[in-house]
Parts: sequence; C-alpha cells; structure tokens
Amino acid sequence: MAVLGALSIAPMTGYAVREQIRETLGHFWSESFGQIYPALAEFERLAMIERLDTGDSRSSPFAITDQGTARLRELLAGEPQQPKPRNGLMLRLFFGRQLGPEACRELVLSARAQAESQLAHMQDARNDLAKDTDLDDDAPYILLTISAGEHGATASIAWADEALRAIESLAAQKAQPRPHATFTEERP
Amino acid sequence: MAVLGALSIAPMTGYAVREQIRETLGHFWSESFGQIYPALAEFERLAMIERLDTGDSRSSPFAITDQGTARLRELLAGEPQQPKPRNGLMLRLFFGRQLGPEACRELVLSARAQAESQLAHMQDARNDLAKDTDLDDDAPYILLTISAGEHGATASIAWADEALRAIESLAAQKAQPRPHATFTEERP
DNA sequence: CTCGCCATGTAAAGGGTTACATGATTCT
DNA sequence: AGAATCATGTAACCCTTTACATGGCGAG
Repeated sequence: MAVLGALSIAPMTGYAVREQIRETLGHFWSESFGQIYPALAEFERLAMIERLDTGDSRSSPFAITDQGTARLRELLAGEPQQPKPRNGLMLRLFFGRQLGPEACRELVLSARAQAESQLAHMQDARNDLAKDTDLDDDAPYILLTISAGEHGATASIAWADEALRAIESLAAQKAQPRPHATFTEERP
Repeated sequence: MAVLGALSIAPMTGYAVREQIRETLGHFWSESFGQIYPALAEFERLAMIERLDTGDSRSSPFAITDQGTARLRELLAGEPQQPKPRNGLMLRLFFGRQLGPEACRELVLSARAQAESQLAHMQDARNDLAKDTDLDDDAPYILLTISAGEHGATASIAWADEALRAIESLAAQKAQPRPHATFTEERP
C-alpha cells in the first residue's frame, strides 16, 4: 500500500520510494529495501506499475498504471488493522519501581526531547507542503497526518512535564519520608 | 521483560501472565502464548523464576527469584528501542485523495470512537488502581502510564474533531467549486 | 454430561529487518 | 583517485502470531 501510494504521487525509482517514505511518512510508517524491491517486482509482474523509459541510463523510475491505482484504492479501502502495541517506554515506566525514580526521569526526559523534535519536524513538513505546488491535490489529506503528528507530540510534551513533576515529588518523598508524621498526629 | 515484570508484581501462572498483560498493559504491550511459555521455560532453566508448590494440583504459579529480579533490572535499564512505526490510519489518510472525503471521514470517526473508549478504559484503570492496595508501591509508576494513555487519547479526540471539520469543508468545496470565479474576475 | 474456562505447550507459516554483494555515478 | 551517494537486489535470520493438540476442572 505504501509503495503504490508513493508511486501514485509521482513516478520514482525503488530507492526514491524508500527515501520518500522515510522523509514524509517517517513518523507513521517505514519500509526497508527487503520489502520494497520484491514488492516492485511483483507489482510489475501484475502490470500495476511499469518502468518509464527515460533517456537517462542510470535511472528508470516506475510509474503506476490504472490497474495499480485501482489496486491501491482497494487496499486503502480495507480495514486498517492496528498492529499489536509495543511501547518500550511505557513498559519500563510500568515496572519503574525496579528502575528507580532517577532512571525513570531520564526516560521521560528523553521521550520529551523526542516529542519536541517531532513537533519541529512536523512544522517543517507543514512549510514544505505549502511550498510544493505539485502536491496541491494531496495537501489537504497530508495536512491531516501532519496535524495528527503535532497533536501527538504536543500531548507527549504535556504528559512528560506532568510525569516529571510526579517523579520529582516521588523522589523527594523517598528521600524525606514524612518525618514522624504519625507521632506528631498522635500528640494532642 | 514483560514476563519478568509481571512476575515481579506477583507470582502467577503463564496463563495469568498473559491475562495480566492483556488487561493492564493492553494499550502499550502484548504477548502471545507462543512467546510466554518458551520464555518461562528458559527463565526457569536459568533459575530466574521457580515454580511455587501450592497444594493446588492444577495451578503451580511461577515466582521470580533474586537472579530474575536482577535480570529484570538489567533489561529495564537498556535503551528502549521504539519499533518501526506502522500506523494504518495515517497511511490511509496520507493517500486520502484516492479514497475520497467520505471514506476518510469514516476512518477518522472510527479512530475517534477508539480513542474515546481508550479514555474510558484508562479512567477505569485509575479507579482499579486506587482500590488495589497490593499495588501501592507500584502505583505511582503505573499512574504515569495511565496518564500517558489519557493524554494520548485526549489528543486523538481533539485531532479527530479538527480533522472532521477539515474534511467537511473539503467535501463542501468539492461539491460547490467556486462558481465561475475566473470568469467574473476577468469581467471589467 | 457437556460446555467453557484454565492451563501448557509446539510447530508451521508469515512478516520483516539486517547484512551483504554489486556496480554506476557524482563529488571532492 | 577515493569517497559518498544512487540503485538494485537477495538470503539469512529473527521475532511473532496462529493454529492446533492436550487435558483437568467447575458450572449448569
């Protein structure tokens, strides 16, 4: 789906397909050469894509055919099955007691930094999209995904800040565990 | 890591490990029997866990040993590598032009419903956690993950609402495409 | 008694990444 | 000339899920 989709935006080589997916879909999707080249071969066999004959010797990009577009629409129309979640950060925090507050703090800080960088990347993408007039037709849809990235990153940052406060109060509590609270309470 | 972590909270059978992971970590992690039982066998071989001898014939839960706890800490301390993202919803929206506004609207609506249900689930988890006094030590850390789930779900809902407005204006624009704009402009 | 759940496993198949091999072209 | 990048592939390996096989036990 990703490969056909990439070719539906512009003809390109397999190498370029991967670059495009990395650059524009990097936060939502990824494909490796081991997937892309066999897929291209299969699609060509099924006449869903065809090699363009440019005068250029070194590059012969693929273009999507009508059959390919039809197949892409079919695939897009299928139910999106979300893969089993595997969030290493959350797994570690869940068992954070074994790790201790300091290590957890590091984890959250690093997650915050990542979210911050994702946010910046999304804003770059927004600017690039505005400039690229070739993408006018796709732009409204691509904007939806950029907006999702922004919302997600912003939420991560807000969560991280909240979590950092919680962890600090946790560490403080541990270092100085309610000095004689029960005793003072018992004093009349 | 997930299996040792589960056993670090309480001794339980392999079956129960899976139930626990599904119920409490479901939004962040998942394991199948095909992973859990071989892992348990290996851990037992390495003396990281041991079978408890309850009088009960049908259930002999595993308990984590000191070596197991040490290994768990080692694993938790490792860098969390986030897996390659695979977000079917975003992939579809990115190529949404091929799908059309209506289908995209359905996708976003369904995502919104999912986020709504996740939010409810997180609030349940919060309540359950407050009740369960066995988890007092782990609770502060578990709360971090619950909070992350809430932030994420809330962000998804906000994004979905924004996206729905964008899609509607897109559909309206398509249905009624600027009637004769260029002609009227050219008239003196 | 039978159905469904608890419980334990295993083998096959699928999906995917990594690493390697190869060569042309372009840049320095 | 040498390094980096573009470009295409492939094979091994790894992780994981799925499906099946098996059996004890409790409830209706």
